[in-house]
Amino acid sequence: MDRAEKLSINDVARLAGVSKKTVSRVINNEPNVSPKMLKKVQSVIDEYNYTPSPQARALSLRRSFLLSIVHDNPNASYVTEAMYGALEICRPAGYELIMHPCDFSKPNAIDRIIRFASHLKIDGVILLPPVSESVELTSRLKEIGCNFVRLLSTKSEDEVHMIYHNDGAAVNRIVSHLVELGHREIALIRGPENSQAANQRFAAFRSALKNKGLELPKNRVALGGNTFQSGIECAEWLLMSKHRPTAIFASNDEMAIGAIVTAQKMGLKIPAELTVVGFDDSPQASRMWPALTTANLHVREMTELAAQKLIAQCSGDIDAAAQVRVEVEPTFVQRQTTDVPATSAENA
Amino acid sequence: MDRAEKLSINDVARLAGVSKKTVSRVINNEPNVSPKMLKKVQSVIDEYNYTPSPQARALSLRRSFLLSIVHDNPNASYVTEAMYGALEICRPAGYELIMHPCDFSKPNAIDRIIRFASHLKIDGVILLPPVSESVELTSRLKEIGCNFVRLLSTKSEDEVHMIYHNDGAAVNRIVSHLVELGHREIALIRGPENSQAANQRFAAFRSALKNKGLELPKNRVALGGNTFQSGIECAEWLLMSKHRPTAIFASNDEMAIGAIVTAQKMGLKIPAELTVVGFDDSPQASRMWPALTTANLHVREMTELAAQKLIAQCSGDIDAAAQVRVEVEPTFVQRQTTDVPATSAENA
DNA sequence: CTGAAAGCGCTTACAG
DNA sequence: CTGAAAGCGCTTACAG
Repeated sequence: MDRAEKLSINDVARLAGVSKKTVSRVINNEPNVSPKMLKKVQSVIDEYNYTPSPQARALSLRRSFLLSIVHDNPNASYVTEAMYGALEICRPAGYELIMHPCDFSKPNAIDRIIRFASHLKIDGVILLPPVSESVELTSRLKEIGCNFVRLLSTKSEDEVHMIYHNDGAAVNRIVSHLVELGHREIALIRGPENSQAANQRFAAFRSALKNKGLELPKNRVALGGNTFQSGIECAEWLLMSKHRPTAIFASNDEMAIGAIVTAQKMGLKIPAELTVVGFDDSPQASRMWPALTTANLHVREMTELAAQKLIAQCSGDIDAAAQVRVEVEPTFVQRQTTDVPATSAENA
Repeated sequence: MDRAEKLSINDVARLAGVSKKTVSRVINNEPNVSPKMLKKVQSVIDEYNYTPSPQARALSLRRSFLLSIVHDNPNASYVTEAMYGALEICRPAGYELIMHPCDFSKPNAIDRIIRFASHLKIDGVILLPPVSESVELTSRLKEIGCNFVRLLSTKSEDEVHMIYHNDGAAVNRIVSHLVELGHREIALIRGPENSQAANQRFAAFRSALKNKGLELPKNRVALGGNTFQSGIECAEWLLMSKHRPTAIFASNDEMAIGAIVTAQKMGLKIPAELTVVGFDDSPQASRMWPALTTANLHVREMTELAAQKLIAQCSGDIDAAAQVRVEVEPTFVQRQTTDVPATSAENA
């Protein structure tokens, strides 16, 4: 199976008694090979378990068969799910995957990504949010001829280069659930203002409330940074207010969990005295008690689709790339942090 | 900065008016280049931002400058920490990193890893537990001439090829802490029997108790699978017993958190009515309430050391590889899940 | 100290 | 349908 010395195309050609060009044709499933030749070559390939050298192919084809996920995301499970999703598609297709984390807040971040991609002749990159939201990055990638697919939270026209999660439906579902339970005093912990995804969720949440005839006054919106700590601080602010909300929707699980911890420290029972909903369905959401009601983004499925789209691009099949499904709808996951509002004296 | 067409060594040679061999010498910092030549070449390199093609170097050197982390680990934060640690060292040294997750329980798992490494001519791999515990894998890697470093939970003689976390000291620290608080009825949720790391922690825990003059009877040891769910089940079993423990040490955070959730469901207050300690310091440990007392493994630091060791091997410098520090000691992290034992009626 | 030749393992472009 | 030649961008081994 694994000989000490790997064969080259020349060895295979010699052993099969044909030219190396014929071996090349067989490797690449090219037409115009006689059945006889094909059989001779194939049997040598099988016997010695020959696989062509990726480095040599890369050099002559001027491409690497390397794909990359470029991201600046502190969420470990998001990153690993994306990795597993992409790998699922890459490996059978003969591509390898290089994870490329970066600090996107640095001024030369884009230069570094471009240098990475052009130096390694990366065939294509999958961009995870928030990196995916940069128009400058995508235009630079076009300049150097590097294929890409963006994971976004909002639909763009460019179906060749993006997959998006349509948060709207999930946010509606969450709001309906809260309103059906009887909540009217609903607060939001939103994500940072420079994040498109956070802005989308904010907008979707506000309009969903409006459709139910509910307001979202300013003192019911706390600005968080998508972190646990910011969830704590936002919840402190929201729950200190005289007329405190009966339910809090946080734009991601991290902040929702921060809010829960704050409430527990204040002695509030969840969900009896405060309802909390998150967004992401991170591993922790199901590994706490009460378990967090949230929405699952299907990150793995999204990156599988992204990898399919990207590989279609790399094969030069733009039509196929455009036809890979573009939209993934997050799913509402009801657990134990939501209940009917308490009719407590404080709220009277 | 990023021209449409990248220069080749021939272009640089032409522009500098020297032979390509001279350019090659400059790129590789070889001696015996006159200052005059060096300056001419270097200025062209700088002006055009030339970087040599990794694919071409790979082909002629018969190596790839690719390193890999091979793992079968469900813990997302462990995997990403390992990745960030390795990347920190790889990038400045001119190596790229390929994450290679696998299902190590599959019968052909080792074959697949070997095929991956030899096909891509991977220069070296970092093996994460439990993959790192396979002697068959390391001997196969030697056969194909692939460098490796193992992350282990126990010291082996082979300082060139391993980094280990010495759990013993941290386990002692945990036991001392529990005993000082006054606990005598201490239970263990141990990890799976086929894991060396789990067996090590079990042995260290038992001997630490013994040193304190305490027993660890069979009904105080529950066999878990390192998962949240198994933590729940083990805790149910331990806490159902008539004479229930006042403290539980779980062999990892996942199981400790399962135990906490179980206790909370049973209405036990933590830490007032039950003390729980984990091991790992996963992100969740500090993002729950009460926050989990545990031990930090310093995964990132370990993989940084592993990458240093591996790169030294790849450079052929075995002495340097042997000299990279081998041991990392986990740190005790005291948080809020430990307290003096309750003097409750049930335990009378 | 410098460079011309040959080669790494593939491919493309062309001839037959 | 098949193959000989030249080339991808580097390196090693050797000559001067």
